[in-house]
Amino acid sequence: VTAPHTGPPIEAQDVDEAVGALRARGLRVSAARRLVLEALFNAGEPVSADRIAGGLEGRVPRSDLASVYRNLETLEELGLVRHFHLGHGPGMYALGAEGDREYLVCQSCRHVHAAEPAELDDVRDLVRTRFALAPRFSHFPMVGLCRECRGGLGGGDPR
Amino acid sequence: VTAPHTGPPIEAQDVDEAVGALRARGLRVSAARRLVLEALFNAGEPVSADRIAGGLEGRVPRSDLASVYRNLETLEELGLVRHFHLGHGPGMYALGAEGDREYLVCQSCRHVHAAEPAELDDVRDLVRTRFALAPRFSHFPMVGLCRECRGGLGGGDPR
DNA sequence: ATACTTGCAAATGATTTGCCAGTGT
DNA sequence: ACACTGGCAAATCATTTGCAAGTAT
Repeated sequence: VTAPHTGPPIEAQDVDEAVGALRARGLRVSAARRLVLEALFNAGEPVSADRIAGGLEGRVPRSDLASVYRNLETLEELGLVRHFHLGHGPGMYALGAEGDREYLVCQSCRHVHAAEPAELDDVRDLVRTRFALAPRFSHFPMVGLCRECRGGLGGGDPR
Repeated sequence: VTAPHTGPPIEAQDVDEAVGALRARGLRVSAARRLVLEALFNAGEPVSADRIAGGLEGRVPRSDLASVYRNLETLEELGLVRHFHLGHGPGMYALGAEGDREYLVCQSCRHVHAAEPAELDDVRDLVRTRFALAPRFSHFPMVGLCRECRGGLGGGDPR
């Protein structure tokens, strides 16, 4: 376990750049490590550790699930990766630093909206003044019903 | 698995009243079932299935964990019990119907604030108009930092 | 050379399920 | 009586950990 990331966010544009950040931190660049990065760049959207280990349905070579988890943790400490929790189900991993984005999820259709933190500032203000709590939706997203799913009465997983 | 609860919420004041609701639904009143209710009334706050099965540190007799889960599910379908998820960690169960309360949790000190849904209506309105999502904090609470924990820089689990 | 990593197996924690014996009604 | 329940073991899912063997620097 490496020291947690502090300082300016790392905005890697490609695998090589991310690999550079690894080197700069004195971390080794192994095949397994590079694969996790390749998968995340390749996915372009949040994915589970399991899907990364599975090779994204053939788009990248498959790797060991335990190593994927270990490497995701390492990359997260480095500030290259963030993850959040989509209700029940596995954690979702994406490129970027913790707090880069906040998420809003529909409990019925599972659609995920990624928002800039600034977009939520007045929601945060409202909640903070009323409940003395400054909410963050980056690790545990806001859950609700989107317009479409609200439409009919039929909708969705009530959990 | 019984039919899901519809209609007016059941507001049981004690175990006997809750037991009555079971009978009214044609469900059997077993010792294990009564124990779960006894534990929930006794706890007075949200508790995990594990703690119920453990007998709340001796306050009620202990029972089988699998049965506790099954009975909590039954009682939830009946509308007597609700549960929500506190970040990582086990689900928390309490008396009342789903949606009765919404929760706000501090990610650092884990303090839980239970709010009346109406208190959150304008937060909901704000989010709904901006993001086309009507949020619900009854099953997946709002997570953030409370005033005390926000104070220092030291604070808490960044997950 | 050697400390950092991997891969595989086994452990963990929360929750669920199969199954058969037990029991409410 | 008989369908509904309980208890216990075993299964599942997501994630973590132990450890010997492999490898990046």
